[in-house]
Amino acid sequence: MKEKYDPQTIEVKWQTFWEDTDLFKVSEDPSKEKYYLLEMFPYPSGKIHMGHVRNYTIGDVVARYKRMRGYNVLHPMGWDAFGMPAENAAIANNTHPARWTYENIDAMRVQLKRMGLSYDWDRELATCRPEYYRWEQWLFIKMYEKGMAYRKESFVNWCETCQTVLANEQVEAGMCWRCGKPVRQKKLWQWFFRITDYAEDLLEYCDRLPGWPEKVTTMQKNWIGRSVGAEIHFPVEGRDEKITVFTTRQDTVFGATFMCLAPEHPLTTTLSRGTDQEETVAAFIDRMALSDRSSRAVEAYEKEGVFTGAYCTNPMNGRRMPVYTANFALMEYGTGAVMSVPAHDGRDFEFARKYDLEIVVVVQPPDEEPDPATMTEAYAGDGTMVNSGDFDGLHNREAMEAIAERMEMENVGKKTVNYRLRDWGISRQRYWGAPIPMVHCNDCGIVPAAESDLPIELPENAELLKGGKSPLPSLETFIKTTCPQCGRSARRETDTMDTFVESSWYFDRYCSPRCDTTMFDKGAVDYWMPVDQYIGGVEHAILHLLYSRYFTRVLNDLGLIDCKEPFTRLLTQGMVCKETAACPAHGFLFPDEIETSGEERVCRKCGGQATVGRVEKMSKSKKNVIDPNVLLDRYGADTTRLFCLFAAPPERDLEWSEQGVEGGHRFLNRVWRLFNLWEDAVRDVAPSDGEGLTGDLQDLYRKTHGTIKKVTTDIEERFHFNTAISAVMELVNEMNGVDPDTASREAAAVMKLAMETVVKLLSPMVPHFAEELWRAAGRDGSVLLTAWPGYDEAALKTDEVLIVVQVNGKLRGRFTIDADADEAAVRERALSDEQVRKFIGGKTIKKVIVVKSKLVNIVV
RNA sequence: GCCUGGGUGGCGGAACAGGUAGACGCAAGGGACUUAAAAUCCCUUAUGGCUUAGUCCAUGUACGAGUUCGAUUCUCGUCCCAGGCACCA
Repeated sequence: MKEKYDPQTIEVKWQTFWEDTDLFKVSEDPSKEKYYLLEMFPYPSGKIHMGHVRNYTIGDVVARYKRMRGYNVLHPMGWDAFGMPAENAAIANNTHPARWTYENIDAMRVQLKRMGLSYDWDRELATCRPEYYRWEQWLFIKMYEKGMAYRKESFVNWCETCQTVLANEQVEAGMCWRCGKPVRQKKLWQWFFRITDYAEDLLEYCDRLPGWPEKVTTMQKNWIGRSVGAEIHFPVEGRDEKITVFTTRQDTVFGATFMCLAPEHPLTTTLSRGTDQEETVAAFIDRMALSDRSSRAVEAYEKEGVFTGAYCTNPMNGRRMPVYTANFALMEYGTGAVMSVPAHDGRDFEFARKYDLEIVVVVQPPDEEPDPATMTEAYAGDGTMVNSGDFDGLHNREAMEAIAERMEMENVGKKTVNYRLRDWGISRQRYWGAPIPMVHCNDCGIVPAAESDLPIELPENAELLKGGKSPLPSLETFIKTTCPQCGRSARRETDTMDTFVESSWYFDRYCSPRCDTTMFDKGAVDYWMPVDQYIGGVEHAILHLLYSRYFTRVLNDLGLIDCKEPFTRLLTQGMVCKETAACPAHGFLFPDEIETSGEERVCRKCGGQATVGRVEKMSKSKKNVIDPNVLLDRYGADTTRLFCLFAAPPERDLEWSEQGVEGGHRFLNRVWRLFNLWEDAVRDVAPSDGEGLTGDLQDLYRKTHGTIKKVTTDIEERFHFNTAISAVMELVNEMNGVDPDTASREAAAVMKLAMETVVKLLSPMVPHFAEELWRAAGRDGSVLLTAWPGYDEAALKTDEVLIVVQVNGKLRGRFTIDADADEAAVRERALSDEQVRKFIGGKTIKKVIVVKSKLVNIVV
């Protein structure tokens, strides 16, 4: 082997070797147990960032490890290639989204290959290719036929800047998740997927995903937001109409004194028409539509509303209730109408006080009698029913049932379950997405495109418009078509699909990515699915993961796949963070814009003092980024990988440290030198089997087996690569204590075993390095094709064990003793310890606790 | 406000199932090698104390209680940090 560790040469060498020998190519093999390992595929932005590096390194370690354990490992990679950034970049740079995207993919593929990741590149896919989205369109039609996809006119989040609708999930605190501008409400015809049909099932299975972090399933549960209550119908006075509300507190129905409708509620306008409130209400509705969600979501937002001029009747006690429209009533939740019970709901109370509305107490707290005239806040707790007719005297929890039953009997309401989850709006008024395969015909209405016409290709000749508005509606060659039903001329749908649709089934497609006769080959998908281990960032805890679970159910219902949950185990890795730095004149600074001298940081641009800010997620805007390319050039892929694994356990945030990288690099160099030193001595020696070893060599032999055990369980059970690596470091430190110049043949045999062990244990983490050292240890072929080492439990046993002695729980002494010494002997020895006797003094011994092979605690 | 995590040396982090707190690495200090530097190797490094500088003593895992022979680990309360949801009827 070369004297000096030179990552650049060996990394290229082994990457070429792997590629030339098709080492990572896999196919279905019923004789082997499969393992499907998947990392979330990237958006092809043009460059990989440290988040990708970390994500894919973690995945690669698991993939390589499982392969050495004998599994048939599927480990694919592809591109989440549709989406707005491509359009924005295309407009800015006067290019085409397709060109921009494919160029980025090519650049990023090179980068990923430099990382030495064990992908089966033959399965690579890009979601923007017609061969891919063709099947998505096919599925859309199937869903449409089954009523799982439908069109409705609804209020949507509209971003003026991006000229498009946004899913609720893409609105963050009232702002567009992409551009950060306020989102307003607009009424449009939209395509939806009926995910709410699966709300209960998705929720229920949250508790049947033991391989998922609880944090994620909890977030999904909250997002689905199941609540149990009742639907109650309130007849409108003087009209043949009913206002239906959803409430979780039907026990308080006798205390409902007024009604609140969402401004968008259809009855808000209808009821006010012809009353003297008509204009006031219309003005209020207008104002609410204009006010963006951000101000409506602000904390302590002032509750306001106006009287609609209409009244409704409380079906339980006949009370005449004024109907208001109020800003806090949300059209998207429940029925868009709230029965207001000011005595027992904080919001209703606030509203009632403001507009001087009646307050009636119907649930009495255990030890006070609230007076509606003087009470200062609503009472939301439990108590005894009052002012509630026949139900007076009951506990309110009992009344909940009883009232629901009575309402059902009298046909004025019923028990029901409501979900916060709403149907998934997938329409996007954007160009760079998969076209929705529907046709608008003047005679037949809206009909699906003929299957033989698929894919409905996104026209590549479209001219992008400034501002991001879709060119499709004005592109005659695209919209002009014939109706698949009547054959007359018709128009194509111009909405494209949300990119989350593509990412909801790409993992299925990887099983048979080139299949051109069906969405996926049944045999392949049944062999590989579900994904055994999925790895990605927490930022997708709700959206992507919930949609993927939903899609899997749809595909299951359509008989296309057998599994119901797509991801058996999920690992959400933490973010990659770094300290920020800024200078008063230039704001945030990139790491290479800072000169470091001792504790001082100086801005290179102006020479001014730079201040170091808090550690935050790496982001371009904060400029606290490290370009993976620089690391690959300077240290190579193995060091980069090693640091990502060593600095923190995967689920935790990783703080970037230049010195930490150096440390990793130093470790690899140390191992390299060690192998160099021993290369000749171990060449013709067989690895030791431990027979007849004593002293230091026996210790090293034992340490070797102990390290195998430690690394295996750390990877297998917890993916704690940081502790796995530190265990190998300990072994290497111990190996460094053996002097090759005076070493016996026996010592060489023990060293040979240790060396081979180190190489194997490190091979999933630093694969190029390991391949090279495998040769240095006198072996042929690829270390990746060897079996993961086993350990001998018997070899871990020691003749003597260390016993610590405590007096009253405090450490006072220690001694080593024969491992199989009996309890009496251990106790004897502990009590005779000089230091221990000092602390016992003249006191009487109350109790002695002996923990085998560990400790003695003497209580006085 | 509600729901999840999480608070351990100068720093990243260890401690598997209640049993030696601080593995491993970084940084720092000291030394060796060198004409010198880099690289490398060795030693020290939680805090405080000392009539016995030790196989010493006290304190110490955010804070306060509790369970236990023994708590970083279990229970309750408080504070702080991060993430998610947020007028959800």
